[in-house]
Amino acid sequence: MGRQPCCDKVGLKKGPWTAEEDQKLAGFILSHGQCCWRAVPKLAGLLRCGKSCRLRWTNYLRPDLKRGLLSKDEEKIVVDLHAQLGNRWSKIASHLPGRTDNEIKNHWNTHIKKKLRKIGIDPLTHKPLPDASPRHQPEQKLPAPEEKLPVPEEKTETVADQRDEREEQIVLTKSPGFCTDEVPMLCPDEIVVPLRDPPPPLAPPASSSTMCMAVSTPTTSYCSSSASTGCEDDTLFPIVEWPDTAYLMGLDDDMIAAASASWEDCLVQPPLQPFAEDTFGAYIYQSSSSASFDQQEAIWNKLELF
DNA sequence: AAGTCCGCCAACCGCATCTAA
DNA sequence: GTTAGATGCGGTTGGCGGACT
Repeated sequence: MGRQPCCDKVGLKKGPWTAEEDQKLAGFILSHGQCCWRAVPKLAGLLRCGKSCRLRWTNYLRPDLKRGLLSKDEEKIVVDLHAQLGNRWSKIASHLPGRTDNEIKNHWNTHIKKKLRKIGIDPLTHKPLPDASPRHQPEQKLPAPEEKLPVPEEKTETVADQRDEREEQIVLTKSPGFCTDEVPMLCPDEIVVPLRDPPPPLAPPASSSTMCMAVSTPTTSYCSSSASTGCEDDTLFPIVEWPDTAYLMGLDDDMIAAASASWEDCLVQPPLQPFAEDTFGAYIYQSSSSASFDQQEAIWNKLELF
């Protein structure tokens, strides 16, 4: 009926890859390209299943992978996209060339979640934590909201249920991007060069026309190669789209209008110029835009301590 | 110096979706 | 239309190394 089994599971090797296996796999993929993964281990002379080979290539051997920790700009993009997409790591990774979903997922779980909690932001809902007390929270081993505690229905709906409806809009307003496994093989010298003078952002969707704050991050490299990614143009996506996030935060129109006004009037200004100095600057600002002035000030004070 | 704890990350597992037969 | 394997994705885990006692 269906296809033939992808591989004989008996006798297949598991666990860490050896340098020899890496060499075989990389050599095969580089000379033959990515074909059907079930055939790769056999053709490359590996005692691994195709799934394992795909993962190894995708997460470690791909020549266009970046190494090292995520930059501040990349962290900021991850946080912003996570607020809109939730745990859709592959979607998030598609906006960060050279980064894998696994890498971003690990970085989120080990670094970003802690940072957000430290400054009193719930990493699940991207809203201020109830009784957020950044001076005490890092020491308390509180269960992660998304891990131990039952998530209130309202919160779940905010991020998870609305994301499907809004995802199309997000895609339209962000870089066309690509998924990690859709990445065509590139030589290192073909990797995108960071843009320094970004063009104006795309127009926001009709539903979020109240205000659009597009913040460019000149030090971040973006998907800009239409030849290799299928992008139609070289447009940078706006990192912070205030209205979209406001909707996701569950704000109604009046609140959004009020917050829009406070955006301009607020004395606690986001660090628009030196964004690279603090990844969470814009994020904190947008997250606190529905809060009172005192709350906003408190959050910025926390940020300074952070 | 030895033992323990803890954080990080590569890799596995299992589910969902896609697609060939 | 149905079935079952392939593929993609997100959650989880185990091992390693550094920090701490």
